[in-house]
Amino acid sequence: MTHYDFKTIEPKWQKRWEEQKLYKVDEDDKKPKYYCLEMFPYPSGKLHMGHVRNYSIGDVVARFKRMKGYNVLHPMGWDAFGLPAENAAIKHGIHPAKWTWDNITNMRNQLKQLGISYDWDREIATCHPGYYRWTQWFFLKLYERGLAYRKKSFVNWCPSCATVLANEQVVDGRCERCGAEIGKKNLEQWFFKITEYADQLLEDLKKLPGWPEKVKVMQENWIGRSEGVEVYFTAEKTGEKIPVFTTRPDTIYGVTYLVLAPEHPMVNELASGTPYENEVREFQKKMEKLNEITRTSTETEKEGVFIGAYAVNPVNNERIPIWIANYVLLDYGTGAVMGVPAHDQRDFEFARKYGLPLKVVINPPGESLCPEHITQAYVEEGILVNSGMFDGMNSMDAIKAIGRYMEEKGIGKIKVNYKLRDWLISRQRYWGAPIPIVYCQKCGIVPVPEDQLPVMLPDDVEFNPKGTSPLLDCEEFLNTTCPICGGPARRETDTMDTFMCSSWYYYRYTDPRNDDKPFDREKLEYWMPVDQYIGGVEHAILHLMYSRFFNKVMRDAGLVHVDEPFTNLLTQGMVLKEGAKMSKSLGNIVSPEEIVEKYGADTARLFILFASPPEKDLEWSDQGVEGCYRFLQRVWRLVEELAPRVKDPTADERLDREVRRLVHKTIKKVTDDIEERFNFNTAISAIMEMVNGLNSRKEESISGPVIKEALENLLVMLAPFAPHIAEELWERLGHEQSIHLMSWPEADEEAMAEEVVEVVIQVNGKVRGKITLPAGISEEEMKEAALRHDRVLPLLEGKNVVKVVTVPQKLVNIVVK
RNA sequence: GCGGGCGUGGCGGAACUGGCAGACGCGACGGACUUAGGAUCCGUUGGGUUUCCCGUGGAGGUUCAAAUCCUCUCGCCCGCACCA
Repeated sequence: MTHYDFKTIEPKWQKRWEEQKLYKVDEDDKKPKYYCLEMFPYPSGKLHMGHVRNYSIGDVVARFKRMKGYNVLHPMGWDAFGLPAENAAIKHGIHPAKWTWDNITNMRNQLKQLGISYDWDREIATCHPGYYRWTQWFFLKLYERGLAYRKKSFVNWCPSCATVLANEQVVDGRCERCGAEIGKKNLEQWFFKITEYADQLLEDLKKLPGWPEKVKVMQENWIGRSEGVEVYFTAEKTGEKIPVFTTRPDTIYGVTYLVLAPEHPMVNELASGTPYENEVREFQKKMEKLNEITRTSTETEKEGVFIGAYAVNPVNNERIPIWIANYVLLDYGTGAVMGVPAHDQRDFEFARKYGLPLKVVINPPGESLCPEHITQAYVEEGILVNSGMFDGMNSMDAIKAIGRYMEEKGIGKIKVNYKLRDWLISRQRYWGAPIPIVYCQKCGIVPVPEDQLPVMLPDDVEFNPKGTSPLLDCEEFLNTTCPICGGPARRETDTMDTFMCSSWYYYRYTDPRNDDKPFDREKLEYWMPVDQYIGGVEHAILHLMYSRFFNKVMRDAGLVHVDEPFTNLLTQGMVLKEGAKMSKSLGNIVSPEEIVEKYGADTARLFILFASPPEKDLEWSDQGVEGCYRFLQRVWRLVEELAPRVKDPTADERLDREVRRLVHKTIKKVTDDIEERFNFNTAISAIMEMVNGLNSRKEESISGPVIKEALENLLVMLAPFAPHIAEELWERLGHEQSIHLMSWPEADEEAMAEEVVEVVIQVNGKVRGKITLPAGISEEEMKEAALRHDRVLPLLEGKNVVKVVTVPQKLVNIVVK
C-alpha cells in the first residue's frame, strides 16, 4: 500500500493539466455558459490567505459548474498598475515594470501550485500596453460622450514634495511620505461624470437580487439620494442669487441666518470691505489646513464666523445674516445652508452658541412651542405657524406645497440631490495608464486619435524622491505634436486612477488577445454578464460602483448589451488569526507557501472551505488544518484498501442497500449545499460522514459494483475541493480520462429511500422515546404505536389525552392534561 | 446618531419551510498496537442533584412544539456619519 504523497502528486497533475489545456474554454453554443470571476489581485509580491480563500471558493464554483455541464469561463489576471510599484522604485531602485512583472511571475506560480482551474491563455495584466491601450480607448469613449471633463478642484497638496496626494496618502493631515502638513490646492483635474448615472445606479440595485443586502445598502448610502428644493436667497450687497438646498422647505419661514462653506466662491466678495474681513480670512485659513475627516467629524464642535453681509429670504423678504462655518461642505448640495434653529438640531446648537435668533414655524399637533424655552430642535411632523399663507398646514403637505409655490414664483426649484460626486481620475503618478490627451496652444484640449493608441508609458525615466511624476521630466514624452494642427503640443502627464483599469477587465477576458478592438462583440455577448463574482467586501463601493457605472456608459454607447455586469455577488469574509485580521504588525500571519509546503494545496483548500461558510470570517487554526490533512489521508487509505475489491461478488444485499443509501444521500446533500447555498463547509462535512460510514463498513462484504459506485462518487464529489488527490486516486481506480471532465452525479431517489424511519415520541413536547417503524407508515399507525410505547404509558396514567400531533415519518407529540 | 449583520459546548461551526439542539472537525479523556508516540486505530465527551431536570446572550410572548416567529433588552462586529 502506498501513502498519500501530495508532494509528488500535486506537481504531477498540475503539469499534466497544463499540458492538456484542461481548463481552456471557447464559446460553445451547445452548452449553457457560466462566467465565474474572482476579483483579480494587485501583484504585491505574494499571495496571502485572503487570496487563497477567494480563489478556492471561486475554483469550487467553477469546477462544480463545469461538472454540471456548463461551459465555464474562469479567468485570472493582474490589477497591475499602482503606487506600491513606484514606491519600490524610489526605495530600492527597481523599475516599477520589473518589480510588477517579477511579482506577477511569482504569484502566478503560487496560483498554479494551488491547482486553481484557470484558463491561463486568457491571462491579462492592466499594465501591459496591449491592455492599457484599450483603457485609454475607453477614456476617449467617455470623452466623446461628454462624460470625461476637466475641472478645477481642491486637492490635497504637499508643499514639501510639491505634489498632489490621494486622500489615502494623507494621514492625520500630514504627508504619508515626508510628514509635512497638507494643504488644499485648486488644480485642474480630469473627472468622470458618474453623477449623471446616479439615479440609474441607485434604481438598478433593485435588479440585483443576487447581491448581498449589505453591499446594496452601502451603495445606496454612498449615492445618497435626497429630495428637496433649491431655494434662491439673494445677497443684499451684490444682488446675486445664493442657491441653498434643503429637504425641509416647510421650515423656510423659520430661517434666521444663512451659512456658507468657508471656500464658497461668494464669501470673499461679500466679506470684503466689512470689519469682519480679517476674521473671515483667518477662519478660512484654519479650515484649509484641516482635512475633511477632522473637519466634518461629528465630534468636532461647530464653529463659524459672521461675514458682515446679509441675505434676503425670498418668501418673506426678511433680512438675515450670512455666516461661514466648518460644518458646511462646499461639495455637497450648493455649499450653502439655511439656518433654521427651531427645527434642525445642528442649526439649534450653532444658533445657541452664537446667540442667533430662533423662530418657531412648526408646532407639534395640539401644542404650541415657546422659542425661549425649547431645549432642542423640533424636527418631527407638525402644524405650520408664522408661515404666511401656509399657516395651519400639516408640515408633510407643506413640503410639497411650498416647493410648488417656489417653483411658480421662480424663487426655487424642486430638485433631487446626491451625495455621490464625480469621479476624479487624474493621478500625478508614473505607474498608470497615461491619459490620452494632448494640449495644443492653438487647438486646446485634443484627444489622442484612436489609431495613435496606446500612448506608451516611457520606460527610460528617472525616479526621484521628489514625489512628482517622472513623466513631467521626461522630455520625449512631454513634447509632442498636435494631432489636429501638427504644431507643438504638450502631453497630459497625469495617469489614470487604477480603478479605471479594473472597471472593464471582465470584458477583456472574453477576448483577451484582440488587437483591433477591446473585445469582439459576439464573444462578449456570449459570456457576459458575469454569473458569479467573488471578492472581498472592501470593494463594495468603489470598484463595484465604478464598474457598474462603466458598464452603463458602454451600454449607452452600444458596446455592451447588459444593464448590470455582475449578476451574483459573493463577498467572502476575512481570514483571522486569534480573532484579528492577519497583519504584519500583529505578527499573526500564516503564509500560504508554508501551508502548501507542509500539507499540500488540497489540504489548504479543504481547510479554508471547511472551517467556515464563505461569507463569514474564518478563524485560522493550525490544528484544523491537521484535521483536514488527516481526512485526506483517510480518503487515500480507504480508496487504496477498497479498490482491489471492485470485482467482489454480491454477498449481503441489505448491506449493499445501506451503502448505496449513504452514497446517494451524500450526493443529494453535497449537491444542494454547493448549488443552493455555497455552503461548502457542510458539503465537506457530508463527504466526511460518507467516508466515516464507508470506513466502518469496509470489513464487511460489500459487493464490487457498490464499492466502485461509492468510491467513484466519493472522488467526483471531492474533486472540486481537493482536485489533485481526487485525480490521482481516480487514475488509480483505472480511469484514463481526467476526473475533472466527469459529470456531477445525480442522486438516485430509489437508492436513497429509507426502509425504516425513526419516529420521535414526545409527551407535552418533551422527547420520551424513539421507535423504529417501517417507512411510509401512516400517521394513524404512528399515533397508535406511540400510545402503546412503554415509556409513554406511565405518563398517561390518570391523565387525559387532549390531542395528538403527528409529523409524517418523523414525530408524534401526545398532549396530556 | 442612522443603516446592516451576529450572539449556540472548551474551540471552529451544524440544525432547509418551527418538529430529537450540538452534525462534521478540532481539543480533551480513556483504551489498543508499540522500545517510544506528537503516527494509526477503537471508545467517551453540553451541564447537573442522572427513572429525571436544565440548557442556543437576557426577559417576556405566540404555539401541541421555538436556536428558528413576535415584543422588549444587553453585548459584539461592520459600514456611513454635521449630507443641509
